[in-house]
Amino acid sequence: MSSMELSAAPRRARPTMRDVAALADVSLKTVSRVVNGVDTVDPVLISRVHEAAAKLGYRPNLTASNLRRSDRRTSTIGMLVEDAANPFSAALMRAVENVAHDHGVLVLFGSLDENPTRERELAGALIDRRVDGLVIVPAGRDHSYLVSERNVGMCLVFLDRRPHLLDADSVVSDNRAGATTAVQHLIAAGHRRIGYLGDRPSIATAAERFAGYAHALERAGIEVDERIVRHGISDEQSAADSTTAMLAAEDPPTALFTSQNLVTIGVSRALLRLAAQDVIALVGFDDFPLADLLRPGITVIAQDTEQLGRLAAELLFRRLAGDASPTQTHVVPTRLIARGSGEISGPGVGR
Amino acid sequence: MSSMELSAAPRRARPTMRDVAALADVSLKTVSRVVNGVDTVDPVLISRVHEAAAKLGYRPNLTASNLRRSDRRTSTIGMLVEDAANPFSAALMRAVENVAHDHGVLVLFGSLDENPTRERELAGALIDRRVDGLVIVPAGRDHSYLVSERNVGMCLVFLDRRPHLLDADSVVSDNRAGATTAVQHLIAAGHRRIGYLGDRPSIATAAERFAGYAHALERAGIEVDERIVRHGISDEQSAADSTTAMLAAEDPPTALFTSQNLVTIGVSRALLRLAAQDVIALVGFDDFPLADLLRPGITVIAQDTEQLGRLAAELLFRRLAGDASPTQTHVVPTRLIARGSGEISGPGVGR
DNA sequence: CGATGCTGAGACATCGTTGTCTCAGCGCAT
DNA sequence: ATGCGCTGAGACAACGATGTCTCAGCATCG
Repeated sequence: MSSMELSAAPRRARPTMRDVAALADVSLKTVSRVVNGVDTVDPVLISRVHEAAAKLGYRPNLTASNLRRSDRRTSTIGMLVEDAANPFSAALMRAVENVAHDHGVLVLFGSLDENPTRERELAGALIDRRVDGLVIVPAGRDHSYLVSERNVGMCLVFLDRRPHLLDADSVVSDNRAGATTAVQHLIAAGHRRIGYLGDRPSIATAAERFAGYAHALERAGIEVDERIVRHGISDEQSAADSTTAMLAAEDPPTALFTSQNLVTIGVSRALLRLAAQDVIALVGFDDFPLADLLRPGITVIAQDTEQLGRLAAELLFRRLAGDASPTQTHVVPTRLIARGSGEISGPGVGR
Repeated sequence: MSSMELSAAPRRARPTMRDVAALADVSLKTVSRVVNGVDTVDPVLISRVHEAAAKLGYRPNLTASNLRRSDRRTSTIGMLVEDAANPFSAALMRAVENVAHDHGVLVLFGSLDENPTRERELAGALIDRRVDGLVIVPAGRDHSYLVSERNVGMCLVFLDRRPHLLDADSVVSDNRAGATTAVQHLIAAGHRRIGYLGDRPSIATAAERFAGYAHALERAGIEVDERIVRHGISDEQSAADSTTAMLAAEDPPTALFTSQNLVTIGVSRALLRLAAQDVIALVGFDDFPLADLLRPGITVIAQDTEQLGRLAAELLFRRLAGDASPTQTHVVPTRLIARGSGEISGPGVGR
């Protein structure tokens, strides 16, 4: 009546080891020993403690134990991805979670939306919660803000994109080689005017994939024509719009290479709308669900997300276990999956 | 030499407030005040503290502060989903993350894979880390294990599926009505033999969707025929196999209703393989990316994942802010999206 | 039989931080 | 000049748990 009481029920406080000790009539330390499975405790006391804990609904406080414990581990790691709702990010998260789960570790996550400021903020938020380690799919290109963390022992693994201005482990796809394979595949089908649609080149993976595109053209003696190259495409809508515009312009491409799954989907959508899906060849970087169910099926350069995530997590846990060998970079190969869209013949073939 | 040294560099320990205080030549408490933005501190001392903190690379330890603080908040919530890699779960996670981010809160996640044991274990693991609250897409049908947690003030919101044997908030889709709408849509197109493929009925949402299916049939005077009903389907492969078998059997259905996105995709795959995609009508529960790009497009009952996740998170944060009103259940309506597959006419229509 | 060793359990300090209390030092009114 | 109130900063204890130390109690052995 006098003060605002938030809950009607006289909400009990959460029981602590002290409460368990009092109920079991043993010392605090004995409860600690029982909870931690130390085997030098009288079986009679063990069962008294277990009974008391069960009766009170006692749950240990890991944050408190972490504070005092010598290993100073929270059994929690952090993971920063581009967007948890994106299938590529989601697959990486699940792969990392699986490895973490095997180690009894939970994963804190955050989505960066390609925002370097958000990367710094969320990395800081994770560090403040004293995660044991960090798996980062970075948004920015300056990771020097993590140097002091590395120096005090924070384990860091970069995933999908390499670190910049920081020496740290990383696990990445072979973006350049994958893109080269994709474009060579189109050239082999008889294409010589191959358009490119991709993200801003400030995103390292996009830059590498464009480099692979340019490299394949160069090896075939084809010059890169800026009129059929579009950077800065990162969503379906802009991909679809650019496709429509590019195909309507003079001297349009007969084939397209896209640097990322959302872009590939946007391009597919535009080709369908233009009824050009059986005329314009398409190879996309990143596999995506249902790519095989479209007509034609979409030919892609698949990244092994399961392996990328698993390798990153395994590397992190090796570091946590004390592996102090020099910084490593794992490069995971990509794989071309031919489904139809990339096998549409170029002009002059089969005529 | 005598002992195994894990790192060559003389790894410094992480600086604490004590170190900052020593360097700034102020008391520990003053550093605490500065870090927490208490405004009764001499500006000169404030800048001395900030300089010292920056020089040492000091980061506050939220787990320690949480221990001592009176509000006892970790600024972390837990979220348990079916599978972080599943697009439905991933969309929910992102929606919850967005709301949490606005509150300066991070999200710990775990995938349950429909395993009730894993649900209990991971819920316990989250509680041991003293998350402020929990958003659960449950796998099990007995949540009494959370009663004692509720009693000590843990905020719980169930998402997509209601709690059982526990009084707690929930946010769910209107599964029964959505399924009824789907089946009525097929009946309106002239179908009377409509098959059902869905998850085990022990999963509440699957049971509700089957109930909606049965309800729509009943209202149209059609009896449920167990020969064209398959429960226990939860992956693409079994969905595809069941479809093939069901259509090969005597008196096959002319239309199918599927209870979940993976099942819908599996059925689509089978229909394409049988070249029956323009003959057998299909409406699926759950929207999924690219459903509009298939030919025909897949007609679905779309759940508003963004709203489901957002409402759950907002409810959780209202509870955390002190809202002690009675337990709430939000029912989010579903929406039929006609794309072609659900509009294929039944026998006798248009002849 | 007393000294010794060992086992198991409690006392105590501590992890990094914040809530509470105290008090020095100042300005101001009397 | 003295006492008062006020402001700002430090001392101290505490959050929930664990590492270390100590020691009671018992068995063993010379």
